[in-house]
Amino acid sequence: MFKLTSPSTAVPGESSDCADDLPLFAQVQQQLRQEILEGSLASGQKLPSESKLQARFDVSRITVRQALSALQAEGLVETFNGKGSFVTRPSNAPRLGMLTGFYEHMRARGKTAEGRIFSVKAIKATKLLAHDLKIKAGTPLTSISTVRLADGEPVVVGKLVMAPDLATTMLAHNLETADAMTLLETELGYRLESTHIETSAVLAGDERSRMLDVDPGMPLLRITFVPHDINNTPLFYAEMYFRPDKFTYKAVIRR
Amino acid sequence: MFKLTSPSTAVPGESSDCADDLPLFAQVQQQLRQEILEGSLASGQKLPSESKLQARFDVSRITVRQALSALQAEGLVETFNGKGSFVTRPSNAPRLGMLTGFYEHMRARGKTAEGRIFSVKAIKATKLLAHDLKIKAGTPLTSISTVRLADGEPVVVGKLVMAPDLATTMLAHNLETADAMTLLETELGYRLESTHIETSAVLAGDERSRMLDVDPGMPLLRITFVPHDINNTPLFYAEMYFRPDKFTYKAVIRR
DNA sequence: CAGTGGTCTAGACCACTGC
DNA sequence: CAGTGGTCTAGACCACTGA
Repeated sequence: MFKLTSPSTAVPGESSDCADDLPLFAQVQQQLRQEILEGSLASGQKLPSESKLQARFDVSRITVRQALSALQAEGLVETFNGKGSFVTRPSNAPRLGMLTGFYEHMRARGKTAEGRIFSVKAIKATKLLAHDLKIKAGTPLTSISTVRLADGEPVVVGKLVMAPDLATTMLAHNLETADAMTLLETELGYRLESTHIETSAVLAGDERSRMLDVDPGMPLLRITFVPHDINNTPLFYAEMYFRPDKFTYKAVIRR
Repeated sequence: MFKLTSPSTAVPGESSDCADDLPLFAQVQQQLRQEILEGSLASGQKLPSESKLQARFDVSRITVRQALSALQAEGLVETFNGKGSFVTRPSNAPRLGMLTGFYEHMRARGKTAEGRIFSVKAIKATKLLAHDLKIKAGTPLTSISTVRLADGEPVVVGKLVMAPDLATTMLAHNLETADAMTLLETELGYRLESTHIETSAVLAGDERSRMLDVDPGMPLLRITFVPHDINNTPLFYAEMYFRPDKFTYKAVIRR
């Protein structure tokens, strides 16, 4: 993986091992990204210095920097002058789009926030769920129904639908005191790339009005979330109904 | 604006004219950005080639490329191999966050879409408006009330509030057949950097139920938009009420 | 102080575009 | 073919960090 100054003796990216046709910096980037996502480079850990990387990949420093800068654009690393480059902690990664989750939202307003799980069911993917989660209809899934309370009052009801093994993992953590998305990022090490959101408005109706302790004729804000990881794989489907008098959803959308 | 190879004879960014303490590439970037936003470089126009820019600013090619790449990250230019760099047409700039507006949404579904303006009023900024638009309370504003129809049925009612001169400009264009945000980008040449969104749910009530031809007890999706330009200046405040049976709002949010 | 990233230069070859 | 951007190199000085 080197290149001579004399005219065309070696083409870029031919050498001992990895001989892709990718540009050099992209190969470096790919290798580092893989190590980060696999976990060989853990969250918060310092990357080797640019000169180390230069030696390791046998490329110029500019090429190393190009790779690092691409990784920075991806949100996988952040660099500090005089200190080094570090693997971003997913939870610290800039939330470009959305407000933080329900719990942070409420706590930021000085309210107590708690969640309760009142049912966990095994279901099979409907056509709609199959489409949103990019799986086959009929695939076994787990559906978790929750209520969330602020200052003791119910504010949100909804359900989370996901693969059974992910459900097991999440239930083993503190799903009652943390957002599903926050949990994914902080505890489980997932890296969210994007979230698909759909909003609408519905009447509370009988069942939800009981759970939220409101009049059946009250309008509720309905939002579905489908977070996708860095490989664009949908992680779960969430369908939430908010009391609009207690919660409004805010977001900043770029460009 | 040059630098010698011999040890420390000139510091970066000292020379005839613009002697900021900014890095060189940032100065080039700033200068080009200003020309784009001012309009001396029009939308879609080809930028000078890298070698021309190199000569013009008397910097190395890498520095020029660094500036261009920063502008690309800002969404102001796009470059094509073998062709050159071009000022992006705002309407072609990638919509990272949001779905396209109401009209495109409806037309993509094969429905006719039209808008009607039924009142234009001069008002003064309330405290809330003043906060959202970053102006002083009491500042004169113009409020435009609209209805939008899909296949002849009313689907959205709402109002747009903005500075009187912007309102005059927008009313001179085809506000009845295009979204305010699309209009800003395509016709007026504004560059949107981000949009603040807030969603909630409300009952239609008497006035809105008449305008939308629905039952007063129907829930409506309420969304407010405040688009900000590249200098983070709020451009207008929009408050829209959607019939949820005719329209759901979708967005993809990054990271 | 040594180590690290931030910026900059001159010069080179390549791939793509369009004449 | 000439022009343009895409990639790469070696070498240099600077500012910041932390022992």
